[in-house]
Amino acid sequence: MASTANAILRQLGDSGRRRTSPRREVIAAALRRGEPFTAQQLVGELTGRGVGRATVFRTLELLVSLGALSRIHGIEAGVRCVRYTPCAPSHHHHLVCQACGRVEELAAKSLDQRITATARSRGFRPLGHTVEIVGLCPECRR
Amino acid sequence: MASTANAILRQLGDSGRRRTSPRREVIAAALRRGEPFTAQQLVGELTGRGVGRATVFRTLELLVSLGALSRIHGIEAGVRCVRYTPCAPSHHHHLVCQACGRVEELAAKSLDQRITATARSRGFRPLGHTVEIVGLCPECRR
DNA sequence: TTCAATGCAAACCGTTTGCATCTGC
DNA sequence: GCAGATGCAAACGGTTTGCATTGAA
Repeated sequence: MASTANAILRQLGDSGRRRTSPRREVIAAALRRGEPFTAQQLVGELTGRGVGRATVFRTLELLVSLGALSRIHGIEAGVRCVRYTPCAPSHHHHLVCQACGRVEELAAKSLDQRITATARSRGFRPLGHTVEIVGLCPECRR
Repeated sequence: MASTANAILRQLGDSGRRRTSPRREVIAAALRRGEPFTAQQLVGELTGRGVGRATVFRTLELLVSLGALSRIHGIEAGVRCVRYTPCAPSHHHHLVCQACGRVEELAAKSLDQRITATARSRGFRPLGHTVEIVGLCPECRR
């Protein structure tokens, strides 16, 4: 469940950041992609529109820190292992297909409960968590 | 699950590769470490012993292709990294303290089972997974 | 008016490659 | 003897940083 561009822009303002046009470009481009994307896919798309490489990286990091995007660490044929996907701030579970790169979001209350319970049993106060499952999706299993 | 140096050397010979002394060094250094290590930890250790950087990387890749090592794609304190481990990819989950940055490793069989079961129920064939719990460690809670 | 944010380019860092030399088989 | 393996250094590719400039508030 991804936020809208407006919601993210509002969040930017609320946290004292500026709503600049390069940031609007990055946010729009990120939301426009349904699937997980790499930083340089956005760089490739946005340098043509006058947005600098560094700005893309800086904005992506900002959006991750705001919870508007999630970083996905995956294994692909090459050594590529970081991608980004728009997703709701509190929803951080992903099923990543190793073959086609598709990412499915996953909600599992019982899993959440077990995770927080496990953290507590080790004396930690859990504040958030990420679960990333890498495997083969139904289509790629064959 | 980890092979011995001799078994790996035998495998090398069996697959038509040469049992050179740099390779012995890499194998020994890899097995000497109990936990997952990065390529450049080995580079750092072995360049002092006359083994070239490239050789370390080439040998690590060779060992992965032989199945003697596994590559682990993970996140350490927010920085992505590739590590190697002599055994099958271990389910090393992390408890990360938001305040002091400390990372504690965590093994939880029941959690693993729950995760693979969840993936299967969605039609995925799970191959590996990562759990990262961010929170406050016992000391920083106070 | 001010300073956060930007674009540019150079730096960075882990990894890979080209190549002349070396060495196990 | 001869491919296969090595060490070196330079190349690589994605990401980060330094810095002067721009523009949102």
